[in-house]
Amino acid sequence: MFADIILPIPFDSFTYLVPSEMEGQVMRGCRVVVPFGKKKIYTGVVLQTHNNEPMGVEMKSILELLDECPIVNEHQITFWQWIANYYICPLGDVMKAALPGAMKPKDEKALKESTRNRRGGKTTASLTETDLPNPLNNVQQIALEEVEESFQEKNVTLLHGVTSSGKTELYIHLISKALKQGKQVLYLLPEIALTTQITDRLRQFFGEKMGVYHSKFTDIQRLEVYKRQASSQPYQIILGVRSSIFLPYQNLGLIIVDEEHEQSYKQQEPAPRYHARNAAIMLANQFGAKTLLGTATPSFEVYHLAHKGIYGYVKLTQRFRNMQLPTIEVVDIKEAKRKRQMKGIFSPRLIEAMRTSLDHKEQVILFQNRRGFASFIECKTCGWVPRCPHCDVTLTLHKKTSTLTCHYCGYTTRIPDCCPACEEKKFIDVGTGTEKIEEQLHQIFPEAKALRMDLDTAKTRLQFERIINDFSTHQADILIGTQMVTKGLDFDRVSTVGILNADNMLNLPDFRSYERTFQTLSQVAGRAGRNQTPGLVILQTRSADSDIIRQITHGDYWQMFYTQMLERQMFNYPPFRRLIYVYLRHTDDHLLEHLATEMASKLRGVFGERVLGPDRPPVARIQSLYIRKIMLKIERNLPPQKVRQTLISIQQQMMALPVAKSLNIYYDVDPL
DNA sequence: AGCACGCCGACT
DNA sequence: GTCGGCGTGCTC
Repeated sequence: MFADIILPIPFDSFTYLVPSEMEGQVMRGCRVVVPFGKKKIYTGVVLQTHNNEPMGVEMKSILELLDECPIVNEHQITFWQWIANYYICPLGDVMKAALPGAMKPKDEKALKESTRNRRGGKTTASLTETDLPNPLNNVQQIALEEVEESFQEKNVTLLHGVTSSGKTELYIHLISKALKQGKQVLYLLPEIALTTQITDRLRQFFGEKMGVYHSKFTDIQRLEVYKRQASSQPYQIILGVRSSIFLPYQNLGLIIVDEEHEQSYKQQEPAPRYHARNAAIMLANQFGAKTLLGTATPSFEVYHLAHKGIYGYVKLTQRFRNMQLPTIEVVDIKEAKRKRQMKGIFSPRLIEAMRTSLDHKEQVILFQNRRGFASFIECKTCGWVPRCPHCDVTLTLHKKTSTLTCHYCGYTTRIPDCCPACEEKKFIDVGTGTEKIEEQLHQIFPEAKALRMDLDTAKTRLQFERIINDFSTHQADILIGTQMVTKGLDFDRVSTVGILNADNMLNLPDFRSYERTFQTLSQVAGRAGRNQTPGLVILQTRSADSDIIRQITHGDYWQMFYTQMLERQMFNYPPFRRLIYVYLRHTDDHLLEHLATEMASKLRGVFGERVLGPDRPPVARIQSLYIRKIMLKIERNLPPQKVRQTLISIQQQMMALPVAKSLNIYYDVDPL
C-alpha cells in the first residue's frame, strides 16, 4: 500500500510506502513522519492512500504515524486543492499556510503541557455568562429581514452600509440565528480591525462559544484553537483574520466578511497568494452555507456581481442615532501654493479648522497616505541617493535611530558621515513622511499634543491599541497617521479630519487608484463628527475640480463606480476580465529579459492578445533577483483548471530550456 | 525550500 | 598543495 504525502515544501505530494503494521491506520488527513532527501525528516499530511505503484522512483517508507484519526478533514482537503488549483501553487505551500506552525511534533508536546497546566482553573461556559443583543431599530430590522430574504435564493449577499450604520448589531443577530440552528459561524475581519474593542463586544454576547484567531497569537495558541475546532466540542463562532478560513469546520452555516473591500484579505507573500473573501465564498459553498459581505465602500468585483443580481444586495443608509455625515471641504493647494500661503504641507483653511477644534477642546485626525512617501536622503551637493545593495529601491530614512532601511529586504545601515560620491557632508530629506508632518505640526501648534500612527510606531497590535486608547481617552489632541487611522475606530471627540494630499493616492499608476482613493478617503472622512455635531473634513488636493474629487465629496459611490466601469471595460480590466500576473526571477538581468520574452511569446501562442508584457515592475530587483512581470487578461468564463494546466505546461517548457537553469516562475491570480 | 555535489580562488 | 565559494540538480 502507498500513500501520497503533502510535505511543507513547494511541491504537491510525494509517494511513500505504508509499512504493513500501519496499514488500515494511515488515513487521509493524518499526519505522518517521513524521511526526505539524504538526511531531512518532515512531518506531512496524508493526501490519499492507494495501490498504484509509481514507476521509476525508489520509494521510502513512512517512519511514524502521528494521529489515530485525521486532523485535517475532507472539507479542508477539498478546500486546499481548490486553493492550489485556483491560485496556481503547490499543495505543500497551501498546507504551510493552513496548519499552525506546520503542526510539528515538538509543538505537540508543548501543547500537551500547556493544556495540562491550564486544567483546574478553567471555568465552564454557560449561557447566563452572556447578554442578549440590543434590539434593532426599525431600519436595521428591515435590513436584517432583507438579508434573510436575500439568502433564500442567493448564496452571497452584499450589505452596503455607511459608517456607523450598525452593521455589527445586524451581524450579532444573524450569528445568534445561525447558532440556534446548530450551525457554525465564521466572522472574518481584516487584521487591523480585530481589536479588543470588537472582541469584547462580541464576547459579551457569545461568551465562551466564540474563539478568536489572530495571526499575532503564538503557534501554541493557534494550535489550541485548531485542535478545539477539530474536536467534538468546537467553538461555534470563530472571530478571525484571513488565515482562519483554514481552520477545521464541521457544519458552517454562515460566513461574515466584514470590510469586504479591504486589501489585506489578499495574501501577497508568500504563496498561496489567496484572497480570503473569495476563498471564503468558496468555503461557504462547500458547506452549503451563506456568505454576508459587509462594507461601506464595496469593491468593484463585489458590487458588480451584486448589481448583476448574482449576489444579493442590501443597503443600510441611515447612520446610528441619525448622526450627520461630515461636511467635506476641498482646498486647492495648487492655488494656495501659488499665493505662498502654505505652511509646509498645511493650508490656511486646514490650520484654521484645526485651531477651532483645538480651541473647543476637540480632536483632530490628520491623514497622510504613505505610499510613495517614504522619506529618503539626498546629497545636497551632487544629488547622490543611498540605495539598497540588494533591491532596486532607495533606502528609507529613520530619523530616530539615524539609520537607513530597505523596506523590501530589511537591509539597514547608518547614515553615512559624508557622501560616497562627492565626499560632501550635507544631506537633505526628501519626501514627507508622517515624521516630518509631526515636526511641522509642532511649529504651528506648539501646545498641542500629537500622536503618530504608522508602520513604525504601531508595529505590534499592542502598540496600535495603545495609540488608539490614548487618543480616545483624549491624552492627545491630534492623531497623525497613515491608512491605519481609517480602520473603523470610534472616536467621539474628533471634529476635524485633514486629508493632507489626496493626489498622491489618485496618481498611482494603478487601474484601481480611483476606487481605492474613494474607499480610503470615505473611511477617513467617516472618522469625523461621530457624536451629535457633524464633523468637518478638509481635503487638500491639487485637482480640486476633478470628477473623482467631486464624487468623493458628495459620497457618490454609484457615479464613481459607473465612470470607472466604463474605463475598466474599455481596457479589459477586472471585474470584466480576470488578471493573472506571471512573475519571472533570475540573478542575470539580460538572460531574464530573454527568457521573459520567450515565455510571453509562448503564452501569446495560446492566449493571443490577452498577454501583455513582459514588463519591468516598479521595483525591478529584490534580494539580488531581477524581476519581470507578464500580465494576462482572461475572460471570466475560462475554466481556472484549464488556464492552470496551460500555464504549468508552458512553465515546464521554459524550465526545460538549457539556458533557464535557475529561473524562478510564480503566479499571482487576481492580484491587487 | 533545503541539501549535496562539483569545479575554481586565497589560505595554512 | 587544501578550504570554501555558490551554480546546478534532485528530492518519493
